[in-house]
Amino acid sequence: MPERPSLDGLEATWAQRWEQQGTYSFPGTAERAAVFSIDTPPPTASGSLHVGHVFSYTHTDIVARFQRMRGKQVFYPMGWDDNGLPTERRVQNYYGVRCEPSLPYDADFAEPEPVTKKGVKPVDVSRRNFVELCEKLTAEDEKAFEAVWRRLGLSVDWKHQYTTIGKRSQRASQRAFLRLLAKDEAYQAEAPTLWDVGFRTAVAQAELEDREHPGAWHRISFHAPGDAKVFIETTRPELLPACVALIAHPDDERYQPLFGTTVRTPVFGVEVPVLAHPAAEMDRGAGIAMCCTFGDLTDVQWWRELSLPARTIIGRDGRVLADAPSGLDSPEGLKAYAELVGATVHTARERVVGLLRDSGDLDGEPRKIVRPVKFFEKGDKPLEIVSSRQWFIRSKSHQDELLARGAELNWHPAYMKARYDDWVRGLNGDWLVSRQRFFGVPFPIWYPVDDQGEPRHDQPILPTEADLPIDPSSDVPPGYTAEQRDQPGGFTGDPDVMDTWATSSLTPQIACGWEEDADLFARTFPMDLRPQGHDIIRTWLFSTVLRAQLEQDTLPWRHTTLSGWILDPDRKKMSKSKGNVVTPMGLLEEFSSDAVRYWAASGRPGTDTAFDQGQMKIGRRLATKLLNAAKFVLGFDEPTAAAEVTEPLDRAMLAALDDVVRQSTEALEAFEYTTALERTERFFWQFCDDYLELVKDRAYAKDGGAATESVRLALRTALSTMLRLFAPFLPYSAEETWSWWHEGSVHLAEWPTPSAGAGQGDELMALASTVISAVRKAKSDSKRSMRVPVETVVIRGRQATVDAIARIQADLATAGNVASLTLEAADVDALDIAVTLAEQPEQSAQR
RNA sequence: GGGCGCAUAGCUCAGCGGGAGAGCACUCGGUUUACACCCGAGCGGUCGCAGGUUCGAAUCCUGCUGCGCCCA
Repeated sequence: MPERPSLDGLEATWAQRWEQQGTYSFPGTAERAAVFSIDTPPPTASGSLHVGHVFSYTHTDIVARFQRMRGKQVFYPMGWDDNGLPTERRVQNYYGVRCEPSLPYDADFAEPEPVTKKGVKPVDVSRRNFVELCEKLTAEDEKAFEAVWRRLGLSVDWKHQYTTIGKRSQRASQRAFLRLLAKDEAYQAEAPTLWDVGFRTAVAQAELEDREHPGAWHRISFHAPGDAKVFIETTRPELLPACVALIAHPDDERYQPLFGTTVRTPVFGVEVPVLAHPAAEMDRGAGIAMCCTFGDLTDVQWWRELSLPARTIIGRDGRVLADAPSGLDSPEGLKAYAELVGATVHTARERVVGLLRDSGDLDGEPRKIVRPVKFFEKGDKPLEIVSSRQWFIRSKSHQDELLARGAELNWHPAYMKARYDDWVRGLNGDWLVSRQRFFGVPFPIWYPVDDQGEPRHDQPILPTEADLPIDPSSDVPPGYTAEQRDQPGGFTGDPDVMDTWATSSLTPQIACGWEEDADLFARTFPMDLRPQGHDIIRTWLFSTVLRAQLEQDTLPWRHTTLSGWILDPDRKKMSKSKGNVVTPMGLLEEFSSDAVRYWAASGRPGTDTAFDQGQMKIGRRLATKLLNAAKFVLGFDEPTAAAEVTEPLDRAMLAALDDVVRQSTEALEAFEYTTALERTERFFWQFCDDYLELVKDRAYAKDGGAATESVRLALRTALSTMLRLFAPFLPYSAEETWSWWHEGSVHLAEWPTPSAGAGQGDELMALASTVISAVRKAKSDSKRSMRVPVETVVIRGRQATVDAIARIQADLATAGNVASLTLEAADVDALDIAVTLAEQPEQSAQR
């Protein structure tokens, strides 16, 4: 036991010892029911750790430590999400490179120096070189993350790690995909797809967001037979050459005569039908819309439901295609189209408006508006809709099952379930899982190439599960040779990779060793807990439920906890761009891990929490206080084996602590760690301020006999209990103090249980506090030391109250330095305490 | 436009049908042998607004306002 206990240095000492002693290693011997398994969110390796991570991961660790002490074998793995776009972007920016899939692999490629200045032209590298850079950089990032987690004191079993791009994840993703394919739960289709022209990839419904975007209504005339004009209004005049129909609501009186007729598009001179469809909004624009290939999802709906032709003009690069679409074949039309070829959407719009103006078909000037437009959440240009071949996983047809699973899951807090339900009910199609990117899990598929050199997508060649993972761009399918790649009569690999979520939706399966470690899987799956942010309910939580439903026909976990966000002091969501320079490691060093964890523990599930260094200071104070209180308690001689807790105040204190144990346990079982900490903390502080002061003299007594034995035993009993109650929250200071008088780790000690038959302790403890407070107030009011002698204390109260106080009279008198403490029974409502201090104010002079 | 959450002392928050509370901050005081990273005391609030239910509402219901988020 150190002379002056300190928090400094505890992290280094204990983190190392926990690792050496395997304190948190998962034994893997218990049956499923005696295991608590956690589906830890794999942090995005390419991002930086911020205080929000520290916050939410601490919450999970508190639960993990509690469950471990309750006797569960805790399966607490850690994953790293290094798969996908964020890593690609980081690698591009960090090294100043760009992936060019057409380049051959360069085996001698040297790792580029990190880019320090902006505006340097990126260097093209082959796909394989690019992937190698991704792997290298993420490995470094992951090491830095792990160092922070270890210092924070996460009780992760570091033997169980995975990465979402690693071999195990690739195998699981590909195996699960092949099985879905076999069950027809996965399919490919050539279909209109939301497309980000910046990233040049398809995006899924879950990755969309609406942004207010400026645009303008353009009123344009179409030409009906004779000289009649039909006016439509559109925000996307550049799609005029892609127009395939005009559409109005079937009930719209204004357009009844036109239904079934055709009109001619201005400038481009294409005959298009006027049709009726209920999705047309009568009160929007002119009430009649031009349907194009494709301006928005309504256009897609019309195209599909009305069997319209497709006139594609926008390519995957977001520019107007070189070839005019079928149906646009008049000389004037082709001439106009030629002026648009190669133009971006933005430029094409200006040119079409110019053409319309010249032809007199633009009615009035465009009217500027701002309206919601769909964006890829990571993109900066409005999404286009292009037709392409993509892979989908069926989800729309499983809506009812998914809602039932949502109802089966325990949500913390419960109201977060509404977001899941909203999302599942609002699904508008199947899950698009293919991405036209590079750093991801490839689809394990090849296609035969026919004699014309065209891939036969309808005859995919599949690997066997035993061969997984495979990369169809380098591996050769059975029965072919490498020379036949991309040759007529040969084969070609599917060029796409899976969306990141298609892999991370399998984290329970990956972590639990699905199809790779049957023993582990049986002991850990389905898991107990999925902690995650509420912002990714529609992505991660939803997709994980879907995958477990389709593969295992079960929920992937029993509970989910949704953590809130960290708000900066201005109540805004905290972000790097706000220039906040606090790094998690810096905080841990400044305040200590326990202190930062204390702050984190103040954030309840689902509740946004302010970043508050004040709370960290309080946490630091609490942890320091714990060290000092323990040193004090352990400074007294050990009670003899025969010692019993006999004194009323000691018994009351332990009884009150029993209540705290009860409440804390109940709260932690319900994932309400904040309540648990608050109860324990409140008790601990009262224990220090009142109980310790009341019993000090009795504990110090040289030949105090049974009364001294009683308090010494009570002190140690209480300390033992409190250390264990604090252990999940303040693992370092709890472990340090535990080590002063115990073998083994407090984190493997048994969670306290209330002692049987204990009476009500709160009442007597409260009475003791009331009396001692009155004495202190008298001293404070007369600005005297707490040490000053008190001549008399006269307490008047109801008989039962007075009787209770009588039982602790001696402790009260000693602690207050009271010469005469008398009790009077009286018929009064409130306790009346009269305190008379000794005369001589300058008592201290005698020392 | 639909939905969810929040609104309590200067700040951060607890309380969620019968006393308006904690910590921080602030003020005053204290060399008490665990702790000055300490101890004691005090100041401080029409519990967002308006109705309703109830013997009784910060707490339940309705509406409104403001903030945040989710979905269209």
